[in-house]
Amino acid sequence: METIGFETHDHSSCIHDCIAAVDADCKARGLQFTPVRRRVLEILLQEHRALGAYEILDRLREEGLGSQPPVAYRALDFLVKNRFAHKIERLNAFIACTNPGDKHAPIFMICRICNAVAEVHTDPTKGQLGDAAKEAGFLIERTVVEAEGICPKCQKAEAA
Amino acid sequence: METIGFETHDHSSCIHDCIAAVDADCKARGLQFTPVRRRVLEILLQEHRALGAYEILDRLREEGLGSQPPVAYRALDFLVKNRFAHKIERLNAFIACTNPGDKHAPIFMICRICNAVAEVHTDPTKGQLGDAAKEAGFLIERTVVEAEGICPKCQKAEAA
DNA sequence: GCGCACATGTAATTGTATAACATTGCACCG
DNA sequence: CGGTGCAATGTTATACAATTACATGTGCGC
Repeated sequence: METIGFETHDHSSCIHDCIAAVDADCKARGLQFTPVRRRVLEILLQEHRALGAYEILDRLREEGLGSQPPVAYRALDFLVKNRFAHKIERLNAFIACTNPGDKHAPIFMICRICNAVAEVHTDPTKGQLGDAAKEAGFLIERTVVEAEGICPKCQKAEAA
Repeated sequence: METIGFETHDHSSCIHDCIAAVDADCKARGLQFTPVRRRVLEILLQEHRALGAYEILDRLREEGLGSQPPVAYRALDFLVKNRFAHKIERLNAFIACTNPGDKHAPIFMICRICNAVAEVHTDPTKGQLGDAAKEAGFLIERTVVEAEGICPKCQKAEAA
């Protein structure tokens, strides 16, 4: 279990590395990492926060990469389906995955003040959710786990 | 930890009991349990499934209780804020709480076939989410935990 | 070249949610 | 009684989110 989202880090390298990793993963799995899909992922990585589909669409439009909602949604669907990005249901927004391609059940911590989002990886079958499902005879296929609250940085800012 | 949603039960009494409990709770806490708010909760209890805001609004309209979106959203906000109902983020829909007024962090199991929703109560500070938050220094104020999959009933139906 | 699978372009529509402002009803106070 | 403040409602319009449907392009194997 490791947190990434609330700390500063070398951004340009993290973008570059991530794109490279996704590129390799797509090649390995026979997926097409097309310009629109690549650009959307780059936008998500650059912002490093949850973006609404229409925010992304606005950027694509500026760059002449497509202007209608389906363009953005199709790219996002691709990224989400292949675990290169995630949807934050609480915000109806999308964010780049911090560990692309890896099979994982992510959980998110969302700061309600600065909107930063931290992603943590866990085992979904363990814990209370897994226990409850087992008891109820429920077959889990997908999980959404999101915590809303205040990140360390904003806690300090509030105290001051 | 107890599951309620996937079993049959006496519905008319569960509706009545729940309304009575909420009524009492509102009185105790100085909240106004107005006709619209009461009716919305009744509708949610009757259906015993997750309803979209506009489904609820349609019913209200039929009954002359208001026809514009804010009417439904305001009532739902009241119910959710006071823990008499919950929002299922995954479905953009709302459902009556099975244990109104109780301070709890609900988790939901959503059947993708029949759309039944089961609510389970847990301790949010424990488990993997609590651990991750503690490690990151994140202050949790609210949690969204939703599992999507297949309920016991639909598993049997599929096997047949 | 033809057919196929996949990605894209585009228009229109449906669904979800909120902003903004006017109005009502009621409790409280002078 | 009249005024003030507050919470709830009524209403219009609009913003934001997502999908349907259909046309077009593009690369690839046969």
